[in-house]
Amino acid sequence: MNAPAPRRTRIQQEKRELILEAALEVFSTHGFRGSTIDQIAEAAGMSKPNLLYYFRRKEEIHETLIQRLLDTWLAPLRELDDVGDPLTELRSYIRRKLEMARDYPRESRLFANEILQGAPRIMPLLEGELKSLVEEKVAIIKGWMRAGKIVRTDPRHLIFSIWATTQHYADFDVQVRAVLGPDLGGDGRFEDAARFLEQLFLDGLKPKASAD
Amino acid sequence: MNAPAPRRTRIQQEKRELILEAALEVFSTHGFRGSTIDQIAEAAGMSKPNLLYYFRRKEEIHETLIQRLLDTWLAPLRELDDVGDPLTELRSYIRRKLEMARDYPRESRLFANEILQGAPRIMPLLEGELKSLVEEKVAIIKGWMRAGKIVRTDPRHLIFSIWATTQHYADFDVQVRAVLGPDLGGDGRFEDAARFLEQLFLDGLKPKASAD
DNA sequence: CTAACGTTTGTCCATCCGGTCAAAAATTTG
DNA sequence: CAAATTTTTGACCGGATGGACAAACGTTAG
Repeated sequence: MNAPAPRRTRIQQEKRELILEAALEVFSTHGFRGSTIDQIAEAAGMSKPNLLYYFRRKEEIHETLIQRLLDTWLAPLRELDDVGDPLTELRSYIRRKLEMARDYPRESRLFANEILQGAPRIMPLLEGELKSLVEEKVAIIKGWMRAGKIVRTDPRHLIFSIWATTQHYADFDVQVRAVLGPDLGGDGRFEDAARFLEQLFLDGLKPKASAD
Repeated sequence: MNAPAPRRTRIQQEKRELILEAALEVFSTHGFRGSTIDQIAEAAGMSKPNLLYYFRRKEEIHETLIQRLLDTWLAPLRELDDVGDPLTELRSYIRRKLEMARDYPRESRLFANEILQGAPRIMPLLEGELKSLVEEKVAIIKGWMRAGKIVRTDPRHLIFSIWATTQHYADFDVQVRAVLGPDLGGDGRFEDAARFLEQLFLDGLKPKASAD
């Protein structure tokens, strides 16, 4: 499917990496159109023509970035399987997704930017790879429901809600920090979020009629 | 705080409205920098200089749009009060937010774009008006928890999770529809989402030890 | 009708931006 | 070292874009 990776010198490897790192920073905060090659070049500490020596077009950088992103992005969902206890399994999925939001917020925002604008570059992937991956996991979740291990509900919207709540802490980070303020908005906010989400997804808000 | 609204002729009112409508469409899908005045002008059915007669700068359109947005955007949260039953109150808040995602997806995306890019234009508002509104509602929610009406949990993250899950259906609509496919991705998806979210927030995923 | 005022448009400009190119500088190879 | 190859840069180009402006057009009031 893909053309064979062209041979590259050591310098090319390193510089391309440097550029991608810089581009991730820039693209994730300004979007594709909002970012300029000059910005990226400056962030990577090189001149524009020099950057264009390593990537011939602005789009080429973006595409490379998106392609890489998707592999790591879907890894947590791929790992979801039905070997362990369903609730434990879901809990770790939520935790892994939240860790990704904490550790790779730029990737999350890059992805969010892409989707927000109608996913012009990755639509086929959403309808193909992503959809079938989701269907695969939906089957697992349905199994858990049939076995009475988790409540019967809509498995697809369950997945959406996990995506939404976890990615929120990357994509809307500014808002989260603004609302939490300096006291609560520090590094501890991800642990608070993890505790909350675990409780929400496991028990919901309704108080137990009989104490646990 | 604001300058008095300048007097405007009937034509000015109408044309400005037309421009804002067109600009909402364009800005919400391409972001601020990704949108051109020409695009907006064409969508509004007028020439660029004509548009600039009504709004002197591109930013002026965007600011006006954002200002309006915020009023309607926060309305559902403002309405949250402790007159009724807490769970009912939360349920209608979720429902109202989901309806907004369904009926005003462009506003949601405009807001998301702004936050994603670091909220350069509305930071003060987030730290001021939004934060204090949230604090006010946090107090109410804490009251409910003390009264044992809802489970004890983090009220701020509870609010975040409602924002995240509902806005997801506007901001990530393309992805949602791609994953659901043509069968499930039709107009019914919002009702499915409403049902799911209600169940999630009320009962969570853990199956009841004793049947209801 | 006409003066005054509001609206619309064609034209133009300066800047930005993606991308090219040839030549210089650095590095590798023999 | 010297030739070959790779990397870097300054200068440049063409098109897009935000915005200015004056002239034309339309409308309304006297």
